[in-house]
Amino acid sequence: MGPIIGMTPDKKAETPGLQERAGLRPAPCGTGTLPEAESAASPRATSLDRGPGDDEELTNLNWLHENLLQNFTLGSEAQPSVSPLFDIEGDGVPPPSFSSSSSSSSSSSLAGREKDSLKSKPPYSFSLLIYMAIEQSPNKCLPVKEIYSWILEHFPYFSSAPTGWKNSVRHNLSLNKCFRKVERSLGKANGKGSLWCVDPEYRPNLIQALKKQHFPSAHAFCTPPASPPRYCASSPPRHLIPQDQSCSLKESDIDAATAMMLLNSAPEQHRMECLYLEFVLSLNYCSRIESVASVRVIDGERSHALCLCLFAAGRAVQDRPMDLSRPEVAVVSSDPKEDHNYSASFQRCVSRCSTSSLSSLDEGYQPASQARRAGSEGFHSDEDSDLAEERGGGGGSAPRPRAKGPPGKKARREAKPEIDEELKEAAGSLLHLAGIRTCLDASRRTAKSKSRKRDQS
DNA sequence: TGACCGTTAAACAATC
DNA sequence: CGATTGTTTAACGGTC
Repeated sequence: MGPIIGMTPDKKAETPGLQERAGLRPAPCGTGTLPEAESAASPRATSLDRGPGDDEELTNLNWLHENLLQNFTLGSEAQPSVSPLFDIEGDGVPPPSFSSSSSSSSSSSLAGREKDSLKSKPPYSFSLLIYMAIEQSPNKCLPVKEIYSWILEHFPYFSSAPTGWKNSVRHNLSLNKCFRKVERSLGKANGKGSLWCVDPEYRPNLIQALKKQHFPSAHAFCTPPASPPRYCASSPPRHLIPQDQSCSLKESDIDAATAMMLLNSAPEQHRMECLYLEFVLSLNYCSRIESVASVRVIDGERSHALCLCLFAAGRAVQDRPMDLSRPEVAVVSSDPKEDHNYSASFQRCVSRCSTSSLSSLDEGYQPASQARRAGSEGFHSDEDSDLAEERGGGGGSAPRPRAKGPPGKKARREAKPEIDEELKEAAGSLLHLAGIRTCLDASRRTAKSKSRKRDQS
């Protein structure tokens, strides 16, 4: 059996066929490694127990920086060394790296969590794993072999898992309508098999699935809940975290898929906070936000997230309360209660942009019942699916080649200017509703907070 | 209870 | 020829 690119040496016989033919049936896949811990111990509860002095623990995104972001070199050709999952797979206790300025002291715990992650099955379905692998690839297209490699690299669980998972991957690729087979270019003689891409039509569904997998209450951000969710039931908004505590992603681009991964890999108590970012990322998918350059959680108990969005050059949102063209602009979410307003306003924006690609958000953030329906239809192949709008940029006739990978940024930039304006407005409204503070403001408040703390201590 | 989904296993053909 | 890839079918458990 030939070696598999990127595989660790401890890899046993990869091919089920080899074992099977040799009469070596793999041991039944134990289910004891399933990530029940994800829901077992609620880190959120832990965070709620924190005192005010632990704010920085809640707001510090060292976990993100150290655990996750290091795993993804900017761009798409990441060569992560560890799994992005340890927090999800872990014991549910926020890692010590949450401690203020403890970034250097977390290596041992990181190692422990990484060890845990090696044993835990990823909480993603195979389709999502494949999706993430493909989205991480530079060309948004991968051969099966490299999908294996990606999964192995990011989810070491599979390196020691029974070998059937590859079969499952292939099975998924073949069966799942979300994935499309693309013939390798004729010039590329070597390499067996085809390349696999994500069908852009189904991308929102995959995103939805990704979200549903870890954001079971994500719909709360689309439809006003009857009562505030428990994670936002207490504690007033707090302060902005110091600028220097943000994860250092400035001037770096995280593609949306990576960021989605990061969001879904976040510790429990940070997931809901990150939903704001998720909205922004959704915009990124279908509109003009070119990158998310920084992500910070402001308050672990409430839905306070802080992210920094970079619009494409020359696409700064204007006539907005904030200058989004400035990369240092910080976006601070508001009280979770405003989620309702936010959602409603955002939906209004979306509805106004009915002809734009932003309409994909309608699907992405539809009520859970609809979402489930969409999901139960196996990522329906509705020809009128929202992303189909991307093809013509709102009625345009320019044909978009299918099964050749998702439309790139270039294609997105060719959208109609009026749609851009609406998208900008929608994004602006979103960010405004989330509560905008300029970096200057943030720094000022941060400095105040810092000096206050110093005085107290 | 049934539909649906995800997973796993298996078999087989095609391809490298 | 063996390994890999791709397809198909079936069974099972969990969820809704």
